[in-house]
Amino acid sequence: MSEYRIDELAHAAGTTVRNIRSYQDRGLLSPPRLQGRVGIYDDAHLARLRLIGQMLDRGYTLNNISDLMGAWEAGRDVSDVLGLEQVLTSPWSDEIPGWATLEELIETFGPDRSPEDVARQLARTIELGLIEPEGDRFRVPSPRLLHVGAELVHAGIPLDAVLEIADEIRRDCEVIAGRFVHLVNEHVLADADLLGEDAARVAAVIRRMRPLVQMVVNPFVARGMEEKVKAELGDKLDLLLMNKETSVLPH
DNA sequence: ATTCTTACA
DNA sequence: TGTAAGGA
Repeated sequence: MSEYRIDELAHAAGTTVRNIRSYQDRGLLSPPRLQGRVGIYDDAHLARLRLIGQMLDRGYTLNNISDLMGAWEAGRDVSDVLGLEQVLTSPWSDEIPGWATLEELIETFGPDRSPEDVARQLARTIELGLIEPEGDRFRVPSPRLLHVGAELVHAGIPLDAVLEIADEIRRDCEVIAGRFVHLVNEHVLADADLLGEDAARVAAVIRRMRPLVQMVVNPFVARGMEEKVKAELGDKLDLLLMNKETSVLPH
């Protein structure tokens, strides 16, 4: 079956007629095709309703869902939306909206370092492109990235190690990005007429690249973390994680 | 009999 | 989110 009246759709999606109309009002669900005065829905509507239901079950509010769907449909990077939320709600966003003073950097990444260490690590951070000196301040191209570094340092990881791994990860990611670009270049761009009708199609593929890459990478990172943690730390950490899970679950 | 809109709780 | 009224 591919066509539904509103009550049939509601039943199939496990929601109510009232909610379907409500989602429609919020722009979460596209309007039905009209046949006379009654709305005719299809499987696309059903799929979206199921998605909405799943997200609601996972604790998203209708506003959350609205934001995410908006970002997705704008072809934007969904993780940017999530990341923005993190940055906005993290203590850092108030203090560093893209600029940092030397004092702030020292305070955040270890006030107790020797001047030599500070100078060396500062140079390294600049070399990595994490900060850019500009006048007597530093521009921070990605506050999120810097914030992650700060968290690692606060977790007890030496700044030198954090900087080194940042460089390694950057290179790893460039490899991954390179693979995808190569893929597109070979299969999409190869015989495309860039000035003709193909242009829009190619542009669409390229716009989807970033979110797609992240969608692919994320599960692999999650799986890799599990495997590597086991391999490197053994069952010591297993016990710890089990205890954590049981104490965190009831939320 | 069902759907739709509007409004209220 | 449920319910009700009024109209198509």
